[in-house]
Amino acid sequence: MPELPEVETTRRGIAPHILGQRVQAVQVRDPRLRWPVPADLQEQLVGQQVEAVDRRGKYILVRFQSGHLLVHLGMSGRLRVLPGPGVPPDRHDHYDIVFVSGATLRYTDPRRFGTCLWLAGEPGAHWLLRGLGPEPLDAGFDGAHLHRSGAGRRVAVKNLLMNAQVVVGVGNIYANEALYRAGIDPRRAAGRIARARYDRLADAVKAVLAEAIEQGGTTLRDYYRGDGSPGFFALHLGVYGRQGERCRVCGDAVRQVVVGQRSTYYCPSCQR
DNA sequence: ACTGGATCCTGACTGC
DNA sequence: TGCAGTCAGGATCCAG
Repeated sequence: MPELPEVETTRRGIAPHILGQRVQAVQVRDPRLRWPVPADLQEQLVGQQVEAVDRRGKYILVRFQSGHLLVHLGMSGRLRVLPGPGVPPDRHDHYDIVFVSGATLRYTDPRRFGTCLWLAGEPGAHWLLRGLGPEPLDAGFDGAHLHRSGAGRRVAVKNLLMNAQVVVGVGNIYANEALYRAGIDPRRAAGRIARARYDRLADAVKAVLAEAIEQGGTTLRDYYRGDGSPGFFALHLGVYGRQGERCRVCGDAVRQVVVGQRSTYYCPSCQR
């Protein structure tokens, strides 16, 4: 569910409320996520202050003196700060981190595809973070990088974009949107795209992600910001979920196909 | 080394 | 109204 803009919006939403706060208690009601929530999480966190709230791809990293809390929202995860303790948990509210001030960081995840792990030491060395590609909004991500990554490969360019080893944070929605803006057919083999077109694609990825962050992410069903408000980028979507509707550029009907087992949307006239 | 498919789990929606 | 089937924003693992 949440892609980079939704994770970044979440990070920005919670950071001011937990920065500098000291952990009083950790309550894990259901440790069953993608990997079990560590049984000793409370021991690790109690008494420590939040030093930073960072993001790497779709991972949120909460920095403490002795390590990092690594959080991934999976498909249906949500992280928010409750103003005080004692708010009764709902069915899928799997864990709380309660601060001395009373503020409570609460994780909710109906589908339980999310992650909550404790990382002692250098986070970049962790197996989940090692090998990740560049951040799409950093200078290290550009057309040359995409062109290199796709060289000689037959995989559809949309799957290349969604491969976290190539570039992080781009999921199904924004892969569709970036390819639409760049005028590239999502099914086209990654190795058969010219460098100039990859330049355009890299620019489109940066633009679509930056705009989505400005709009607070895309709310389709169950994604909401830390304060409960929806993101408004759905209003700007060019093709995602618009099958049968008119392309805003040429008026042709948007088509839906399956690429890499994921719903894929494109304009047959604008994208080649 | 690449690639596509199966898989984890629950909820919302669709069609009969 | 009920029920079965389908689909979903992610990412790992495995077989070919």
